[in-house]
Amino acid sequence: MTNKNPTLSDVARASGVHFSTVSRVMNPATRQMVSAEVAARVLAEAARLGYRPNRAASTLVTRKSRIIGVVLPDITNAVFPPILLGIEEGLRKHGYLAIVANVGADEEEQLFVINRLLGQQVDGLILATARRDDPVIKMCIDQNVPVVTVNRSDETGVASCVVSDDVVGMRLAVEHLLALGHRHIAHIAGPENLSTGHVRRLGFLAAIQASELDPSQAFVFESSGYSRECGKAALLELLRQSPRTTAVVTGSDLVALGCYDAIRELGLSCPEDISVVGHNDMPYMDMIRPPLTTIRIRHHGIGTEAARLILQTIASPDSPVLDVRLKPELVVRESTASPRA
DNA sequence: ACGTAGCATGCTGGACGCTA
DNA sequence: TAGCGTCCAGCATGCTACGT
Repeated sequence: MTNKNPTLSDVARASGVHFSTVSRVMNPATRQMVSAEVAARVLAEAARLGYRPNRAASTLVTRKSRIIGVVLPDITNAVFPPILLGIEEGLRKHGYLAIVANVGADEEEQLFVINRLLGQQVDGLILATARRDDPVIKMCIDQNVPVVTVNRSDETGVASCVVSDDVVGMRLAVEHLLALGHRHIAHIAGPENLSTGHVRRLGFLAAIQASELDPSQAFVFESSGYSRECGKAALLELLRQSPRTTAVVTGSDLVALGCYDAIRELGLSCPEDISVVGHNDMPYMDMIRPPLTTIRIRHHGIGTEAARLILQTIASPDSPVLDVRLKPELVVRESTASPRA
């Protein structure tokens, strides 16, 4: 066979030692079992031959690949890159690598991708695709696959999750609008089958109830998704049903961008006619016109925390299921202002 | 034409033996 | 006793050889 990658045995032959010795040298944890002189010789030969340990082979034996599968629902959504950065940073510190797969909301597709990842012997999964009662997560738990959900949670409590504290986030948004003098505030909620959609809706209603506002003045409209198109359609319909609305709190920045589209189409302006609050603080939300007031989620921190949790779950499979909620913050820019007198 | 057994792959990790 | 070699089981899977 030509162009065959050098193996442990090739390095052993070139170094004049047994392949077990090479194996010990290549593993930093066992290198001290070999004299410094031999270790240096083996490392030099390995480098000369361009030897790379065959991870597929070592995974066969150790049943550990040191690879974590990360499943995203929409890689084009700018929320996910910073989360991914945090995950990769957290994993790499411990010698782990992430394989990223993008799947839609389709359950069959998710199952296909997850089974492929498990077939690759990933040591665990970080899922950003979770629904509130997610059969895919249940399947993983039933098969003893370490799982952590990120950004969204499965509410059955079978898997640890790392999310932003959406109740706090919505309270910050509503209090900001109340302080500006808004009395007709609406919420464009995300899909109810996602924890972000559900919890942000509850957070919005709780914040309204905690205020002196008459709850009947608050209006909730469910958007069919977290896209710009959905946001535009939602605000157009919302204003048709609730024309007195002067401020809208959205479930995501993309939905807020769709609101900008709707406002423009109606010949209105933001924030003079309608104030808009986003959610997530995706990159470049300060660059758009008007710069978006939003709830900043600690994406990178969510990622590093998810990495920490999955490694902890792998190391101690019986460790308790954790629900980690990171505190968001309000970022006031120019898409919110006092309502017209 | 089948079914079955054995082997090869590349590596780890442990038990044990040998040598200086 | 340190430093190494030897041997073996085990892992998933495809391939080959053999027997029925």
